Amino acid sequence: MDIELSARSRQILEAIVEDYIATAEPVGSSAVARRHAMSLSSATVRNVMADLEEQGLLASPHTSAGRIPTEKAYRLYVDSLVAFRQVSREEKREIVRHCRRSGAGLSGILKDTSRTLSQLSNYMGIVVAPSFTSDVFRHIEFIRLGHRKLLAILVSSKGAVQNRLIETEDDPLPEDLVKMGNYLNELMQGLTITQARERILSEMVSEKARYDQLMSRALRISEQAVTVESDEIFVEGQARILDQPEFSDVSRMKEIYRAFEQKGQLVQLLSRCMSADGVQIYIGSETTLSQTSGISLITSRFVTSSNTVGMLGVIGPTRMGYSSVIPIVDYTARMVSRLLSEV
Amino acid sequence: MDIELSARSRQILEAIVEDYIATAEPVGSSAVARRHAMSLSSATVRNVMADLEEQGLLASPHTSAGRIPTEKAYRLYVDSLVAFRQVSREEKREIVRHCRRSGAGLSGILKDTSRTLSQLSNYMGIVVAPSFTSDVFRHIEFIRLGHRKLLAILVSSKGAVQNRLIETEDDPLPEDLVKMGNYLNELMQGLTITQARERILSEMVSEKARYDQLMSRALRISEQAVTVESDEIFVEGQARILDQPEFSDVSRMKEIYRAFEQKGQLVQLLSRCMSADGVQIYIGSETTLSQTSGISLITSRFVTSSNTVGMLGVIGPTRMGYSSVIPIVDYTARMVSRLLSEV
DNA sequence: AAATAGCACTCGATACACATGAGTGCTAAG
DNA sequence: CTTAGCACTCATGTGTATCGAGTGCTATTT
Repeated sequence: MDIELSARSRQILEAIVEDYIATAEPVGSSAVARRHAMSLSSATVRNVMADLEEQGLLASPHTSAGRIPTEKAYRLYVDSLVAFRQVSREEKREIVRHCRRSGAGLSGILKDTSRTLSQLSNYMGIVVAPSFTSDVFRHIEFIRLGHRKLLAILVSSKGAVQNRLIETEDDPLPEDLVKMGNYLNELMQGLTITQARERILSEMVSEKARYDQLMSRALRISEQAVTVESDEIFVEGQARILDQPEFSDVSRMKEIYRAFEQKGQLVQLLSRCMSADGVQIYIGSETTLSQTSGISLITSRFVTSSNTVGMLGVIGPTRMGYSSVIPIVDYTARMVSRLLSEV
Repeated sequence: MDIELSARSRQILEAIVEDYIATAEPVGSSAVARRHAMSLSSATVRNVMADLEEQGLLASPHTSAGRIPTEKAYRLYVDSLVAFRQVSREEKREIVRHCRRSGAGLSGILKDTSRTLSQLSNYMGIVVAPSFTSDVFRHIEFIRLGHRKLLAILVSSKGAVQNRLIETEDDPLPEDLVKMGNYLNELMQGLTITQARERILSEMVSEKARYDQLMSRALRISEQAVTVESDEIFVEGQARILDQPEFSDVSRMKEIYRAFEQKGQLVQLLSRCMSADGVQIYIGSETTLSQTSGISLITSRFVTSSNTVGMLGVIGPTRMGYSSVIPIVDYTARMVSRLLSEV
């Protein structure tokens, strides 16, 4: 691409981006010259701006308005920003404070985290729980609920719990339930949920299972139990984005809320972020959430003691306070990782 | 109150309410005369409307606009509507279809229900899970997670599961955990969670507990476990209310989303509805959700096999299609009750 | 006495003209 | 290469005129 920009152009672009982030209004040449007083006349700035527009970094809503940054400009801005990340003292304290306070299990911690993110950033906070399937199996237990109905409870070593209603062909005896539980606990000890599932499947076709009634039944039942549902997602602060002036347009907002309505989309979007380490930034159409939405996403992974991976981040308008949000997300991810690895 | 209305006035009021519900625009005298062609001139209707306004049933946004119903008018309208409730064939089929499909435990059913409500009504669907505390205790189980950290799993006879992280003073031996579990299961068999809690508290001060180390420890730990958190709430279709023209005003919407942000308010509001049987209707300020919001709420209780009570309903604008939503809520509540009593 | 027709009046909504000013692009001079 | 100057553009705001839906009141009809 055409990344060759003079230092001056770069500086001016940065000034425009920051101005626009701060005010949400098109910035004009004179504003740049004045505010960012680098001893240049507005005319000069104008020339530079024309160049930048040429290169697709700026756009003008109409002839006699200032310019606004394009996604490309944000991208450039963010990339050049990566160098200096830091979180303010108070923010650190705030994050730590929130982390310390929350004690209600894994779900509780993550829910609190999404709230913290929202509060600190003033945008929407989002947390995706570490995929249960890569958790290490800890315990399985069956409880009889009624005629041919069992409740299977599956606990991971991190304390995540999944429960599942299972219909059986017949009613197992209570002592058989215990035996089955013992057998399965033995079988899956030390494996991840995914591995456990594979183990069960392979065991089902083994010689032994053919002849042991109880065992084969246990396997059949547990196979349902370890088939885990979709990930948990915590979203907090949806109302905050209403404060952003660019969403004062009603139709725009509708679009966004619609997009979030089915969390499925979010999951898809976020699973992409899982793969890479460090803070990831998706700007505007890069999110594939909605073409016209003008939404950006800043995420980071966090890890747990058992090396499973979750995702947390902030969703806001393209015109987002990147310089403050990026370090917040970064720091929060680290804190959550540390907190979870203690458990 | 001044409920003395001639049959004609009542008819006209009804026409106005229905017109307004359909169009969301102030209705004028001639519109009523024409549409609801009861062989009256617009002038006559005007006189009646003036009377109705006198009585606080109508209001005019400004001099030369039509009239819109006040909350009082809606109230009257709804009360007189109670007589004829019925659900259309397709809706019934739809509701039943949704109920049948959802199989993923209690939470799953309720979540699906809230979605169904939203889809059928085109407003916001909401379901409050039956309070766990009045459920019958079924099983308690402890799992060691790490140093001085236990996970307590509490299962009700209906299959609702609560899990709680507990910090202990020391690390109990595995076999002690089992013993403690057995003891507590015995102790709380057949009680509701609330009763179980009381039992534990009373047992803690008993003579025996003083001398049995293990037992007293079990009681102390379980006391934390049975202290249950707030109810589960399922809200679906938040974006739908954006379609309502009265919320095209941005500031209005903000207010509403803010109000919903902390579900606490909702809980409070909804717990009121638990007490009475049948469909409950709260119009506008009767909801106490927000003075200016113009929000109405239609709810009904549902019951489970163990006689615990949950709540489901629809939230929409005051200008809501009461005549169709009321039967939907009613029927859905019945269906869910039936579905849950099967379990 | 109740219902209706007629009519003046109100007031939001719509449209148009005009002024304003921020901001631009271009050109020519420093 | 920078800058001053200037004509031009165009969104925004304001004032004014018009329109029409809808009302309230009064006189008339049934």
